[in-house]
Amino acid sequence: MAQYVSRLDGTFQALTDPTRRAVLGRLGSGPASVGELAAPFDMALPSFMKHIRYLEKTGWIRTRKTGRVRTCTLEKKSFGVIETWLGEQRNIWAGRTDRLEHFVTVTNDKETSE
Amino acid sequence: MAQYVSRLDGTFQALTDPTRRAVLGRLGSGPASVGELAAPFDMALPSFMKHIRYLEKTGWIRTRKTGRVRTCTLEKKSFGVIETWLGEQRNIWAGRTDRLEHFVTVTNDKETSE
DNA sequence: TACATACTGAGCCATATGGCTAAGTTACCG
DNA sequence: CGGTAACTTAGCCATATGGCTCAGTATGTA
Repeated sequence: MAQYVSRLDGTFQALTDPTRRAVLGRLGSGPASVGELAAPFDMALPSFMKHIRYLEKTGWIRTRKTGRVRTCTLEKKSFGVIETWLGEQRNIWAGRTDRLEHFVTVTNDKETSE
Repeated sequence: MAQYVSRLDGTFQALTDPTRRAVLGRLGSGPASVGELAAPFDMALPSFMKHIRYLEKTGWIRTRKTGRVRTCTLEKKSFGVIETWLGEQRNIWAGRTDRLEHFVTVTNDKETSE
């Protein structure tokens, strides 16, 4: 399966989980450590860390370890990836089907903004 | 696990699959039958139908069977769900944690569905 | 040095996802 | 009535996801 996975797959997949969406929400008001982010959740640390790693892997956050504390920062440009996709859909509705082939051929990766 | 699943979970989950995104793209230019939608994909019908059912379950499309043909229609309002979420995130960045109040700009595009 | 803090790694488990085939069912056509 | 077309149902299968525990490792603190 999955020989090639579009950027969009992971970008959306990251948003399917309420824990991860909540983390993004929290990070919207500024960077935080893993411990701070995990505090509100009734979840074991290793489980929570999987979400952090997933958000990092899919480009939604950046993390950096200083001492024993890992600090997470929101990558706002990921929101742009979604907005681009939304815009393309609306273009189709508007009759500008110039990009339709990309959707049909499954590989829509050109939204890799920046 | 998952005793209560947010609407957003499914809304985003539907978009994680390239086949489903392609179907939404195609439906953006008008309703189509399952057969028409399935044609571009090298996939068995039952597999494809799962995607259709999933899109229906998560509110992205509506379907109706007439004779032996099932016709699918895009539910454009689902895009609004995502835009609302995006708007909420941006509000957080801006320091306004009052949710939902700031309904996003693009609402004037979604006339055709309900 | 001893101990606590903050992750991290390994591995287990149940369920979900996304594909398949084989065998229906239900129209429509001649 | 017989056959074909357009789904549909019912399984099976491999991998992914999202949780857990238990046992590290690396830092900061007294």
